[in-house]
This record gives sequence, C-alpha cells and structure tokens, in this order.
Amino acid sequence: MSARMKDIAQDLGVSLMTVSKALRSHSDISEETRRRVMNRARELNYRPNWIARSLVTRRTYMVGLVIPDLMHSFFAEVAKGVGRKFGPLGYQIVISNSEENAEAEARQIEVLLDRNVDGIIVASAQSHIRGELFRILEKRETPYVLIDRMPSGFEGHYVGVHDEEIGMLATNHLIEQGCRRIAHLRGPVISTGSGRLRGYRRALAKHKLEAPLEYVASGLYEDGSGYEGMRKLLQLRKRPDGVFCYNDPVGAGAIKAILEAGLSVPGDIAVIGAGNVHYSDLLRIPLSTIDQSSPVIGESAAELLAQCIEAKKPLPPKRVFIPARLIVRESSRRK
Amino acid sequence: MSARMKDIAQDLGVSLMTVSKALRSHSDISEETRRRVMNRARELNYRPNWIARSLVTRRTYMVGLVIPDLMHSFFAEVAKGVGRKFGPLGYQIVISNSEENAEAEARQIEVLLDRNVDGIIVASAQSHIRGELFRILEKRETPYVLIDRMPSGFEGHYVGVHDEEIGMLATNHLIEQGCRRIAHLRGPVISTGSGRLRGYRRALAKHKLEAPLEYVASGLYEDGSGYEGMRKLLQLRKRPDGVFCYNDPVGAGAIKAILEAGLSVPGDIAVIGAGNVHYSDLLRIPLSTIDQSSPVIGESAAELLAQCIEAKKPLPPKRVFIPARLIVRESSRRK
DNA sequence: CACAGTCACTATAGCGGTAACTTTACAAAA
DNA sequence: TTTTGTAAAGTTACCGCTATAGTGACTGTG
Repeated sequence: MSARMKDIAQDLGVSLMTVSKALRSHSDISEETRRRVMNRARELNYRPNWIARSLVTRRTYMVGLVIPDLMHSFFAEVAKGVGRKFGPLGYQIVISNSEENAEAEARQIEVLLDRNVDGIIVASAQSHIRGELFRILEKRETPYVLIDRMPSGFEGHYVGVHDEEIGMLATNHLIEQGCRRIAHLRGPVISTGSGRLRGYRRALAKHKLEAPLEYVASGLYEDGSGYEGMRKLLQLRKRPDGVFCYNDPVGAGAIKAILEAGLSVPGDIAVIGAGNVHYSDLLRIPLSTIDQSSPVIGESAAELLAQCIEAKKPLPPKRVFIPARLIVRESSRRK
Repeated sequence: MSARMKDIAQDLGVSLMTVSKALRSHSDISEETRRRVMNRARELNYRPNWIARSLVTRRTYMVGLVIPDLMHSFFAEVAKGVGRKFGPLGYQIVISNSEENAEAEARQIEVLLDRNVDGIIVASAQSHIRGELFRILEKRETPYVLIDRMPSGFEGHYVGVHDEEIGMLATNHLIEQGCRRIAHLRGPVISTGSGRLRGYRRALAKHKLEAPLEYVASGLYEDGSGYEGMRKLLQLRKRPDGVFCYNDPVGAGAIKAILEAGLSVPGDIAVIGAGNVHYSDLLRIPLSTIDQSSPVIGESAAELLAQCIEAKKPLPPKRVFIPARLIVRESSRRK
C-alpha cells in the first residue's frame, strides 16, 4: 500500500500529529519541520487517505446530483455547470439518473444521504412535497437545492426559471406571429409542466383566445412522445396552427410528425419549444425556443449549495430565478 | 447524529461485534439475536456508516467515469449504460468531464484514484500511453477499462468499436451511393480519429478512388467545428460529392454548412456521420450514420470492470469489440 | 526568582466499523 | 470422566486520520 502519515513520522523521528499538522499547514509547526515533512511526503508520494479523514471530519467533499435524464441535453448542460463550479472547490460529483421516476429518485437520494455526501442538487420528479422523501431530507441535516422543478408546497432552496414566464413568452410569440389556434404539448404533471401550461393559458386569456380542451395533449418529455402527441393533434377536426411544446425534444418530435403529415412548418403550423437544447438549430426546421441558461442554472445551484455546506447550519431559503429568453428560429417565424 | 451499531448493542445488551455480524447475516449468530438486532436497527433507523466500513474493507463501492464531454449524447448514453449496470450492484458513479483535454483527464483520474474508487472507466483523450498517466494507473492497483478510444500502445482492458470498420463501412456506403469525390472531416488525433481515417483510406483504395490531401479536414469533434470544416471543403475547386464525418455532431454541422451554401443534401453532397446520436433523425436532413451501440458499450465496460473489481487481482487484458452497423437515412440516400 | 505566556511538538482518545482471535456453554464422542 | 467439537457470543487490535489536551523548554515581566 501507499505511504501513510505514520511512515513519514517514523522516517523523520517526529510524532504522527506533527506530520498531520504540518501537512495541513497548521500554525504551530515550525517552518523548518513543515518543510521536512512536505519533502518527505513528496518523496514517498504520500496521498492523504480521505476516507480516514472523512471519518473524523464528517466531510466527504462529494455532492450528489440527481437528474431525470442525462440524455436530455438540458440536464447534461446543468451537470456540466455544476461540475465546473464544484470541481475547483475540490468536490466530486456523484450523478444519479432517476429516469423521471419519483420513487427511484427518492431511493437514489437516500443512497446519496447514506453515502454522506455533503449536499445534494435535485431536478425532482416529485410533484409535491408530501411523501417520505422530503421528510427524510429534512430529518438529515444534509443541505440540498432543487433545480428546474419546484414541487408544490416546496419552501427550500431553489434555482430555476419561472415556468409560467416560459409558457407566456412562448405562447405570446406564437400569437404575435399570427397563430390563432394554439395547442400545447404539455409535459409531465410536475411543476414545470403545470407552470408552462398555466403560462400558456394566461397568454391565451390575455389575448381573448380560446383553446378547446383537446388542444392540450400530455406529451411527456421526450421526442418520441412529442411525435405521438402531435400526431393526435393532427387528427383533430380543427387543426391547430401553432404549438407550444413542453421542451425542445418534444418540439423536435412534433416537427417530425407535422412534416410527415405533409404539412409545413411554420407555414401550416408554427412550433416553439423550451430549453434551447444545443442542437435545436440543427434540426430539420431550426426550432424556436425559450432559453433557460441551463449552464447558469447548474452553476448557480452549485454556488448556493456550496454556501449552504460552508455555513454548516440551515440557511434561510433562497430562490434564484434565471430570466427566460425568447429565441426565434425558423420553426415559428411567419413574418 | 444517527444511530450507530454501538447504540443497538447497548440497547440489546450484546456486544458490538454481535451486532456487526448480525447485520451482515454472518453465520455465527443465532436466528433469534439476528432478528432482535435487525428489529432494533429498523426502529432506530440505523444506517451503516460506509465511510467507516470503507476504511477497513478498502472498498468504496464507487467507480469513476471519465469522459470528454457529457454534452455529447454519445457519452451521455454510455454514462447511462454504465449507471444501469452498476446501480443495482450498489455502486455509485462519479463522473468527470475532461473537456477533451489530456492533462485535465490525467488530473481527474488522479483525483479519482485518491478518492479510492474501486475502478475507473475512461474514454481517454490521450493519444498514446507514454506519459505519466498510464504509469500512475499501473502503479496503483485500481482496475480500469478504456472505452471508445484506444491510445496507441495500450494493452489493457478495452470496450469499443473497431474504428477502421466504421471508416470503411461509411466510406463504402458513400461509394455505393455513387459518390466519387469523397472527403473526410476527421476527428482529433487520437485512436478514433486515426482509425476512422484509416478505414476511409482503405475503402477508397479498395475501389481505386483517390482523394486529394485537402479532402481530409481536421474537423475536431463537435458541430461548430464540423460547420467550419465543411465551409472550407466547399471552397475547394473540385468540390467533394460525399463527406464522411468523424461523428454525428460534426455531420450535423457539415449539413448546416452545405445547405447554407445553397447546395442540396444528398443530391449535391451526400453526408454520413458516426455514433447514431439519438437526435440524428430529427436533423434538418436525417443523418445517415454508423451505429456504435453506445449503451451497450457502457454496459459492457461496466460489466468488465465489475469483474476486475471482484477478482481483486489483475485479469488478463480483455477486449470487447462491439459490431458497427450502417444506418442509412436521408442524408446519403441517392438511389 | 516565581509566574505566566508562547512556541513547537507529543500523547491519547476517538471516528464507526471489521477481521481475527478468544471465550463460554453445552453436547457428543472417546 | 476427560476430550473434543461446535454454536454463539465476546475481546482486542486495528484502518488512517484529526481534535483536544497536554508537555517541556524558553522568554519576558514585575
């Protein structure tokens, strides 16, 4: 095995404690011995055993990141942001994929807690804070920050975008482009899905537009279901002339369905997504979208979490809202 | 703090060791006491402290995954595969992003080793095994598996696709489709880039086709550089009529450049990528590609690594080659 | 000169577990 | 009766590190 502090101590004829302190540049070690220790450590290629250290300091310098889907480039981008912030601080990121499943998510969070991570960032698949998960989270003192999705009733730290704003921005844009029969491929029944739906409804109401119930389809969250959802919308007697999609993958799927049906985008139907996934402008029809600054979400969440960890005591709940930005591309440009 | 084994022991009036054994269902504990211990553990919501355990067992049940870019959905898919395999085995995945930088990668691997991960999976940005990294890896006994890229001279465990096969498959296909002036947007100077280039050259040679030197552009590895690379190719006097791109993002960028230049795909220029990134068929022109079964790569690598970890001693190097599969979509279909 | 204060270092006691030996009690074999 | 065996514990010694409370030598002070 590799060298331990004990070895350095014996080699130098000093006590183990002297070595420990010297290595951490503790104040009551003379410059002289500190240098001797450091040198010997280098010679032996000493690497501190952080497991042993963690056992006594109760810090692991690991943070958990629980996201619904790594494949969704929105979350991959968030993950990257988190890594960029935490890496330099000496933290490792442990990633879990909940597959958009609330129970799996709860289990994974428990595992992370059992692993004594110093903090957790979650893009939660929970729809509300009732249920065991949040009880567990609150009982343990491990700080955590939610991102992107805010379960109803949640009162803790949060970083994300106002979903209602996204819904309004997107829907208003479609209206401005001349759409009058605007449908919505809505996401899952969690905060983001509901918030964007609310924004969609408010925008319509503001412009005194109506949308029949069947104009809101449960599109879930990825391109496959966007495609299916759109196909159903296309079968309606009164075909929509604009669609606001829960996110970009759904939007991409929707475009595929529309083109397959022999219709044009944006001519027959204008489409807008959300998330500004990086390949959006490489799509068949470059997809208009609402940008959520995903890397910024990751970085802000990381920064907030880092503060909570440093503070070593619960901080008053902080909410960081990142502004949403409309990005117009071909899929919705009619004028 | 939460309950420790000591607490259970005191509550039940047995020794700490009895509790330790009982919890692990060790054989020399009576069914009776085992049940008592288990019950009390449940009542106290006892969670084993895996840090303490790791300190003595020398197992952390963590594995490191070092990839060049989480945003590239090929690697995200690999990561997912790794997670799917290791999750049920009780391992946590620690992900590092090397940003396609060999030095950063080396540093990150060192950090992972210092963290005492039980094993490491790397999609390496190293071009050859000279250099410090592999010395370090070999010195420590931590098992590791390389995926996707094989640095020259590497002799250890590997899971991936034959890059030359990819290059040949793609280039042959373009030739079959009637292309005669075939260019290549090549990837970085690492195994994958060189292997695919070799395959491209061999396929051309087999069909007695020639390609001027400037037909091979260094396209790097993402859509931005694919776009730039293609623009340069378009300025050549003898414009190519087919392009084999290092990977799908590069292919997507290339298509963008071609369309922007007012040319058609595949009519004027046929395009094929590699990797079968999940959004490939949502692109402006659905992109032909070579499928590498990325999730399978992740899973196989995970399985191999798990074996190495279990074995507790170096295993003879194993190489798993996943077959490549041609997927023809619109971007190259001329007949 | 006694006393307190500082400096540089050391001894001890854990952190929460596990491995490897004992030990004890009781039954079966010699 | 003594030996042996075995099931079911218990003891002890760490794993590698840190926190805390000393210790001894030396300095300055009234």
